[in-house]
Parts: sequence; C-alpha cells; structure tokens
Amino acid sequence: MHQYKAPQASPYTDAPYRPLLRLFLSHPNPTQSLLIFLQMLHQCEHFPDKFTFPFVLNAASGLKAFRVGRVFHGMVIKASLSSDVFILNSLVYFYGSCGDLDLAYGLFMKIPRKDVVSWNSMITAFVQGGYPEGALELFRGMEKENVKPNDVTMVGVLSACTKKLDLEFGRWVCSYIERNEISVNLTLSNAMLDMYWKCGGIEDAKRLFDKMLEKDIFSWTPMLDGYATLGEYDEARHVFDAMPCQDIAAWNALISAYEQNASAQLGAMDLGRWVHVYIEKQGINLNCHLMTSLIDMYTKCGDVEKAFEVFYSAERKDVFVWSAMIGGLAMHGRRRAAIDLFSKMLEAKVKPNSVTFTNVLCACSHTGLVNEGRTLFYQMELVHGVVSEDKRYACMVDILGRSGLLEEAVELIEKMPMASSRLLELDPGNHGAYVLLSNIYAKIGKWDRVSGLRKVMRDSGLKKEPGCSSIEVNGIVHEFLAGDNCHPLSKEIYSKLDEIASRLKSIGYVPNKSHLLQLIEEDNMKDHALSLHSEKLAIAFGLISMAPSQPVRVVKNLRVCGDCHSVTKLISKLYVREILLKDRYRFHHFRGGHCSYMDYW
DNA sequence: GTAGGGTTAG
Repeated sequence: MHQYKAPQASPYTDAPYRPLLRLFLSHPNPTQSLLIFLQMLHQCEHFPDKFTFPFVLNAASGLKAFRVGRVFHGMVIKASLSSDVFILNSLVYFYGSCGDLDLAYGLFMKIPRKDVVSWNSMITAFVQGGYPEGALELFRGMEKENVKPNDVTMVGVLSACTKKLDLEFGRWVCSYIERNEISVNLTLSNAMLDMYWKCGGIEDAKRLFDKMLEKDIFSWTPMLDGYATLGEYDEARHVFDAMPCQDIAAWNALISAYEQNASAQLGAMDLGRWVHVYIEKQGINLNCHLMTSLIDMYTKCGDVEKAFEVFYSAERKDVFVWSAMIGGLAMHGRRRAAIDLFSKMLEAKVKPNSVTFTNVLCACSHTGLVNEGRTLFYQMELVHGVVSEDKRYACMVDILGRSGLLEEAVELIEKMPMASSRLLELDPGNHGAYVLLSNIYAKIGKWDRVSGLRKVMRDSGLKKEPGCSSIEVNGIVHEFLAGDNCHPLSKEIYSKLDEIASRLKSIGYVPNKSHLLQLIEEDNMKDHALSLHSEKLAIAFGLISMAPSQPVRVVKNLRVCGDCHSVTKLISKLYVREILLKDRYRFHHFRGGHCSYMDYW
C-alpha cells in the first residue's frame, strides 16, 4: 500500500542505527540499555523494526520490568509485528521472567508456527516460575507436534527434574540425550551434573564429572556443594584445591552448606576456619556478603571472638554485616555488647532495617532488659521509620512475658495489627509465633485461647518438627530423638541418665514440669517423658564417650526446655564439664553450674 | 534478532 522507500527513510526501520543500538542494548547494565533506547525513540524519527525488539525485550526481561515490557508489547502490535516468531519468543520469555506464567502461556499458545525456541522459552519460563510439571508436559507436547528438542531444551528439562528431585526421570532424560544424539556441550553436561547431585545420584555425578573433558566454574561448584552438603568435608577440600579459580559463588556455596548441615555447627568448625584462612591467603576481596556469611558461621559455631575479628577487619560495613554481628551477640547472651554495637551502628550512620531491630530486640528478650527493649520497640517506627512486623511483635511480647509484665504483653497482643488468627497467613511455615502466643496465654491461664491456637495449628496441618539433638564424637555425628533407643549404646546412655537423676535428686532437685512451651512444641510427649528429651540423651552420651577435658557440644533443632536447661546447669557443676548447647534461638554456655543465659532459658 | 548451567546473606 505504500510506495517503496529507502530503508533509512521508512519510519519502521532503524537500520541505520541498528549496529549502534545493538551495541547499547548488549550493555551489561540493562537499565542503561533501556534508557539509551528510550532516548533514541525521542530523538530520532525512525521507529524500531522487528530486528530491534528482541534486544529491547531482553533488556526488559533482565530487569523484570513488567510495565516497560508491556509498553513494548503494545508497540509491537502497533507496528503489525505480532506475527514475527522471534519477537513472540522474546515476549514469551519476557512474561516468564516477570513471573506471569498465564500471560506467557497464553501468548505461547497463540504462536502459529512454533519453532524450537518458542518451546524452549516456555519450558524455561515454567521451570524458573516454579512449575516444573508444566515444563515436562511441554516436553511431551513437543514430541506430539514433532518438534525436535535440542540441547537447550534438554537443559530446561533437566532443570525441571532437578526442581522435582526426580532422579529416575533425570536418568531417563540423560539416556534420551544419548539415544537421540543431542550434542552435549559444557552447559548441558553441567545441567546433568547438577541434576545428579541435587537428586541424590551421587555416583552418577562423580562418574560424569570424571568423564568430562572440559570443566568450568559451573561444573566445579556443584561438586563442591555436593560434598559439603553430604558432610564429606575432606572431599570438599580436595575439590576446592583442584578448582582452577574460586569465585564468590563457590565460597558462598561452601559456607551456606555448613550452615544448613547440623553437623556444621558442631564439627565443621575446623573446615570453617580453613575456609577463612584460605580466603585471606588467596587475597580474596571480602565483600559484605561474604563477611556476613563468615560472621554468621562463626557465631553459629560458638566462636564470638573470631566473628568479632572478621567484623573489625571490615573496612566497609553495610547493614547486613552490622545486623549479623548484633544477632550473633544476641544469640550468645551478650546483651550489653549487642546494644552497644547497635548504638555504634547508629553513630556510623548506617540505617537499621527490620532485621537489625529483630536482632537487637532479641538481645533484650533473651536477657530481660525490659526497659531498653520497650524504648527500642517504640523508637523503631517513630524515629527510624521501620514498620513493625510480626516477628518483632513476637520479640516484644516475649520480653514483656518473661519479665512478668503479662498484662502489658496481652495488651500488646490485642493491639497487634495482625490478629493471632492472621499469623498463619503471614508466615505459614513458621509456628514459632503460635508457640510464643500459646505460652503467654497459658501463663496467664487463658486456656481457651491456648486450645484455640492449637486447633488452628492442627487444622492448618502445621507439622510439628520432632525435637532432635546432635552431638559429634570423634568425627561422627550422633543424632537423638526424644525417648530414642536406637543408639547402639542406648543401654549405657539410659543408665547414665538414671545416675544423673539420682545424683540430682540427692541434692534436692525437683523436675520442673511447668514448661508449657515445650509441651506444645513436642506435644507427643507426656510429662513423665521430660527426662527423655533429646538434648538429655545427647549430653548423657557425651559424658560417657568423651574425655573429661573435652567440652560437650550439642545442637538441638528446637528450643531447649526449662527443665533441660536447669538440669544441664547442674550437670556442668556435678560433672565439672563445659557444655555448649545450641538450640534454635541461642547458644547456651554452661560452666560450673551457670549458663551464659542466666535464668533466661 | 529469540531460548540454557552453580551462588543470592539476617
């Protein structure tokens, strides 16, 4: 309908500018790319053509800039380019990146002649959007439509297997790749490797890794991560030494693996130190991220001084570094130090966030600094503009409850913007707030509220984790559940517990059964089972199997109960033992009949 | 010109 025009004169081509645009749009910073693009739209008379939109959409995908991408989609339609398969594929990928799977899928379905990239874009969108089943269904759909999958397809499919932890199907995919002679490049090998590790095909992973001729950081990191997660720290160290270069991701993989592993908090301390020394030796730049991980690791392993060393060595400290150190001090009952550090943070003009407040409130909560806690709580919003969240309300309620200010605690609960019935919606996986509220209600005798809360928990299918304690003896981690008699030395452990009980009785100790919190957390237990809590089993095992000079280090997944706390204090005196007990919230250091937490268990 | 792998702090 239009007469022919030279390309540079047509409003629908940017051909003269394309090389320049491409250069700008491949800029590592997509914001810059988009700004340059928008500037060009304003300044030149040419309208972007079909070769430019994929670049532009890519930049929007990288930024997850939904509204910007929507505008581009509109421009595509206006320019009658909405049947171009390249642009459609980019749009599918764009909507997927923004997490809108419905829009992505709707568009995908409307692509008249889908090519393999269309399928791959949609498969990737499903995998990255947390819907691996959809990805696998599409893979089957491709077969039906006779579209031949390529190596990129297989990366997506393997990624879906990894998300589903489906080793069997993952293995089938690997054999499919072989049968169909799909070219296996480094990326695909790495995807296979990751799938094997994450799905538990450890031997397959090792075999594949040994067979690989070419390896990069994406091949090494899963190996490192795999061994560290398995607790095979010697192997992890070998892998690390063999790595041609160790980047920040590798370090983080290693450090976060320790934290997720229960034994990490007990026995991996040596490796943790080694990691730190290695980082220093290699002259790796300790960024704030890594610094935070190290501080966290040291405090979780019980070495506050080492954490302090890291903290003070930092030239620049962001809010994460400060918060981690404050949290670490709180965890160890170093209340003054935690509060002083918070003041220093304010002096350093670092703006506290909600986590900082939670941590500093925890320091008050653990050790009964009721006035400081109250002041901070009310300053938080007024002075610092941090909005209260349920976690911090919980801390404040805890402070008041522990100090016997039950009326004030109840008042605060009533005033909470989120009523107790809404707590589940806020944080469905966390029943800590329930336990706390139950505890408060129980203390003031509001039993109807307690049973009401328990009903909500039961109805919502909130599973109570069973209490479990671990102890490392001679490099082996032993785990105990409450009332457990699976351990080979079970008989000896129970006779040690009997001995402990009679020695405690002889000095006039009466078991404390009033710890309702624990009855709620471990409610399968009856009162008479109080003496069988997992931490007591672990401590008894430590006493019979370790040299008297060695401190007994126990890690419990839940909060330690009041009776166990009192008993452990007495054991530390009667048996002249140093006992370190790490529970879900804090680090108790028992020595000579005292705990670093005093009477605040 | 479009699609792909590890890490992501309290």
